[in-house]
Order: sequence, then structure tokens, then C-alpha cells
Amino acid sequence: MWERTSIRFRLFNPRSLKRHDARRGDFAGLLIGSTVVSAERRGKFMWFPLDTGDALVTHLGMSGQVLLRASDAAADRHLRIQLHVTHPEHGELAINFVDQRIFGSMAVDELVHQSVGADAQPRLVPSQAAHIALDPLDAAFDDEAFIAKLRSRSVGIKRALLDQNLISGIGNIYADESLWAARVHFDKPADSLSRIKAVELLSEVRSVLTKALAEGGTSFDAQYVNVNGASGYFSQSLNAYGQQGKPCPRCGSEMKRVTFMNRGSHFCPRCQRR
DNA sequence: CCCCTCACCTGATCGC
DNA sequence: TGCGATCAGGTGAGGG
Repeated sequence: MWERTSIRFRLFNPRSLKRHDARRGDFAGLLIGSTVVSAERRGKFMWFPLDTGDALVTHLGMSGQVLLRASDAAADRHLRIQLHVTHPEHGELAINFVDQRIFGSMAVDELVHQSVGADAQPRLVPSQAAHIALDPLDAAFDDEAFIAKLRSRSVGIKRALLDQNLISGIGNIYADESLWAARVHFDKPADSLSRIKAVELLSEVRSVLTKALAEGGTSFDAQYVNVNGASGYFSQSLNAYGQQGKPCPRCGSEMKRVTFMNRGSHFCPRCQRR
């Protein structure tokens, strides 16, 4: 983790600041000269609390990355924002915000107090991320509250899993993997799940996320890499996502892909019945 | 409030 | 080789 860091800044694409509220002040003006004191994340939001009381916020969108580079390294493809920082031990470094599709962005946002989870410990989160629920690997995640809310929704279970107000950290890949593992059809109404099944599904969500983290995430190509540019290996372990046409690893039936919520849903028509 | 659709973008790939 | 359709790890605004 970084210690104290000062910031300089270059903007290559103004759309990459769409989450910044300029009424509070200019992005660069709020940032330059400040010191980063820590790093936090929730879902696709990642933020760096500053000594000013604000935070440098990043939303990764579909294709965003924050890459750590030598200060004189060649520009990355799709570089949108570059921060030059001085690290107390490592000297001059570049932090490159790279985002092919520009669905992500950076911002400087105020930190607000939020009381969440089973421990009711107030936390400081950026105002624009305050509606994002804890992820199920957070020690304070409230299983009972989640299961109750999940089972009160009439939407298909996959919609609910992707709803970051209910639970964070689950995107299209991990939703399909978790539903396959729990043998639940993606469009089964959430309020039709038994309590036992909901508990099992949450447990499968946790094991999918834990395994994916251990393997460094899911990298289909060189675009999806960690802060140091390394690929993850979870794509080797996928049972459902992208497996259409192949046999189900559990029962051997042919895996299907259908369009749902403008994205692909992958499932076994035999193991996962509506 | 809950639910649904669609806009927001660039780039890779596949079929003709 | 070109061209159109489709697909890609996510929100979030706006309508019913």
C-alpha cells in the first residue's frame, strides 16, 4: 500500500471525468498537491482517501484499469488520465487510468459517513458510491438481511445478483458461475427461492469469488490484467460462462447461451430449471 | 419504491 | 479486403 503521495495530473479525454461534479471544484485543482493516505474499494468503485477529506474515486466501468507504471514509461493504449505521484520510498511513479470503452471514469468526491453491515460500524465512502452494498467477502456483510431482501424481490434471480444495491462484487461472469454452481435458473423469480436455496446460492457466490480472487481474476485477453499487468487464470475454471455448446461439467447436457438484460446468460438447461 | 429498457463507447471477430 | 452484425467483466437515467 502507498504511504504519502503527492499528485500531478494529465487529462487525455474529458469524458473520463464524467463522474466528477465540477460544482465542488475543478478535478485537477482538488487533486494537485494533495496526499493519498490509503486505498479502498467496493464493487467496481475504487477510491483513494486524500488528506483534504475528499477521495480520488475511480469507477472501472466495463473496461477500466488503473495501472502502475514507471514515470517515463511509454503511454498505454487507451490512456485517458495520467497521475504523476511521488512515493516516499519508490520515488516518481505514473498511475495510468486506461479505459477502452470510456464507461468508467475518475472523480474527486467527498467522503460521507455510512452505517452498513452487521457490525454497524460507520465507514467513510465517496458520496457517489454510498448506494453500493458490501460485497459478500466483507466480514460485516449481513447474510440474514441480504437473504431477506433477495427473497422479497419479484425480479429474476440474476437481476437481483447484479443489483449492486443488494450485493456488490458480482458481474455477469460470476453471476452465471454462481447460478450454475447452485443449480438455479437465471430467470427464476428471486421471491420463489426457498430459504435453503438462497443460503446455498450465497455460499456458492462466496466460493466462486474466493476462487476467482485466488486465481487473479478472469482474463480473456491481454486487456484484463492487474495493476502490474499480470493476467488472471480463472477463465480456466469457468463452468458456465462462455461454455455454450460444450457439455455441462456436472451432467453432460449441452450448455446454452441466451440473451438476458442485453447480455449473455449461460446455463445448463437440465441442471438449472426455471 | 419497484421494475424494465436503453443509452453510453470502442474495438475484435465472424459470416457473407 | 470490406462491410455489417454482434459481442464484450456495468451502470444509471427515465419511463411505466
